[in-house]
Amino acid sequence: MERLESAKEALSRLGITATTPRLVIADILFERQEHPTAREILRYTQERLPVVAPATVYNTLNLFVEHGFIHELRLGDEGSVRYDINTDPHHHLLDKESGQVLDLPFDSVQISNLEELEREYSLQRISVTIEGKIPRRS
Amino acid sequence: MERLESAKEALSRLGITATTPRLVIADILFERQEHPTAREILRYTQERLPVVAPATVYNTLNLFVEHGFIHELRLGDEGSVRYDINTDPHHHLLDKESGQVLDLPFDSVQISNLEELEREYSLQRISVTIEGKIPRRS
DNA sequence: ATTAAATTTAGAATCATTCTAAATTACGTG
DNA sequence: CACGTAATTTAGAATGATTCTAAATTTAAT
Repeated sequence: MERLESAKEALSRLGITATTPRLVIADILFERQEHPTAREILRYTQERLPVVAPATVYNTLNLFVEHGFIHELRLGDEGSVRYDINTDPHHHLLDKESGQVLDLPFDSVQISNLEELEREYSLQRISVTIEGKIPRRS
Repeated sequence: MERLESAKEALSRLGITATTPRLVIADILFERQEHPTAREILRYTQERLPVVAPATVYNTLNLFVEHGFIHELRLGDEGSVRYDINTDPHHHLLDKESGQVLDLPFDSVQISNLEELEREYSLQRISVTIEGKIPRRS
């Protein structure tokens, strides 16, 4: 069980100065566990911060990615970049119909038979995207 | 061993009228087994067809995708759409350094442990993207 | 050959994102 | 607490890939 970090702690851990827009954006990322797109994050930020420049949001997201605070994610044949606050190795389940994305624990998918591939290529990262139907929460 | 289809045969199989740009583009797709981006296909087409409108190339690629002749592909955190003439189920090995993409036979990667996921979600498609180093051909 | 429908074309439009330069804010120092 | 400097944010222009539009061209059926 991991302790929930606050936006302020996260920024200080990254060693970047805590400004109002950055705190708001970090907070949104913690709050929304839904792999939001840049566009959505821009919208959420504008709701909380009536005057914020789109450039600030895009710059901040890029900054967060550079510091490894979040990951860029592109799934299936979707055009848009999504951001994932979960930077541990894991996989994704995508419901194309609803657009919902679920994290799958790394170990929920077992990949075997990689020995032969490993002999030919030095493997750096494996990501599995599963498309499926995510049932409505009861 | 599968018989190699010609561009003309492919178009007739799809039931779409064979025009000059379409034949050229289909031919390029067969020739280049390298998962080219739309941009690259546009460039290759312009090399062979001095006057072709970008819109024609984009429209044609979309048409081909709609007819299932090629697949749209987005890998890793790359921004661009790539097109894949191989529509059989398979996976991808991406060399981020060189930008090269290799098809991996579906069976070269064994995925187990899906029973539990299958119980919760109806799984429709699984795609594995492996990042690794593709050595230079000797 | 004629004609109607489909396709292609040039160029404008769109849209997300990045760039630019100026204005504002953060923060260490006196 | 005020100052000065560096970092950050801002508005608005620029970019670049893709789509749209309406006119021109090509295809294919008669």
